[in-house]
Amino acid sequence: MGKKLSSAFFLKPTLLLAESLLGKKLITWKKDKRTGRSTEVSGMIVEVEAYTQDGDMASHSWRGKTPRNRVMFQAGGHCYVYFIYGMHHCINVVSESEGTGAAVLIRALQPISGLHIMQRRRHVKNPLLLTNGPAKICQALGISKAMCGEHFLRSKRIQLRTFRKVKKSHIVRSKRIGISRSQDLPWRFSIRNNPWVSRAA
DNA sequence: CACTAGATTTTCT
DNA sequence: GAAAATCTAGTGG
Repeated sequence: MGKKLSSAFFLKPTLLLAESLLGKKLITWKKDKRTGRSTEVSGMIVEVEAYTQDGDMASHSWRGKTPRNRVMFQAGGHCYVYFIYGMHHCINVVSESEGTGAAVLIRALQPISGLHIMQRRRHVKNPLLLTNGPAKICQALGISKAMCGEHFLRSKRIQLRTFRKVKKSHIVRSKRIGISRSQDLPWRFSIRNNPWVSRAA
């Protein structure tokens, strides 16, 4: 199952939260309409990126609050989902205290449970290709904008729990992917040699 | 293996 | 009107 995290866990500085999220378990549930039974669909976080408000021109929040990014300004622990490139969703963990405007993008998971549900949703069999990218995660776990604004400790649809302890020496730091501004900040964190990472560090 | 084009629509300028 | 925190299939070596 994994233990519950504390709300204080999410309030730390964004770069620290990013590292701390490695090894945590992201969980959604799929309800079967016939039986009413709920199946857990989950994975361990193996790659993240930090986005802050101050001086980070790649962050959605860098020019202040807008209708889209308002959840980034809520208290740490909220779920920020955005839609991009006309077809993809990405999921973030909001960090720091209310009013700050920072978050951590979840970029890759190592699948734990509900693999066959992920395979059906993704139209892909190879487990290595199910959740090795931010939009793939949302497709595999059924994450949409409907979950934007939920809280990872209180939501019934999406949660974060403890899973594995990741040693500092197993964490790799590198530049963020897919951005055109503030490209040189080394704010991507991943688990060394993990086969589910979206791209080698 | 590396690289590129094309899909598609929200969001903010 | 342009850009966007991406993905996939396709090409060529």
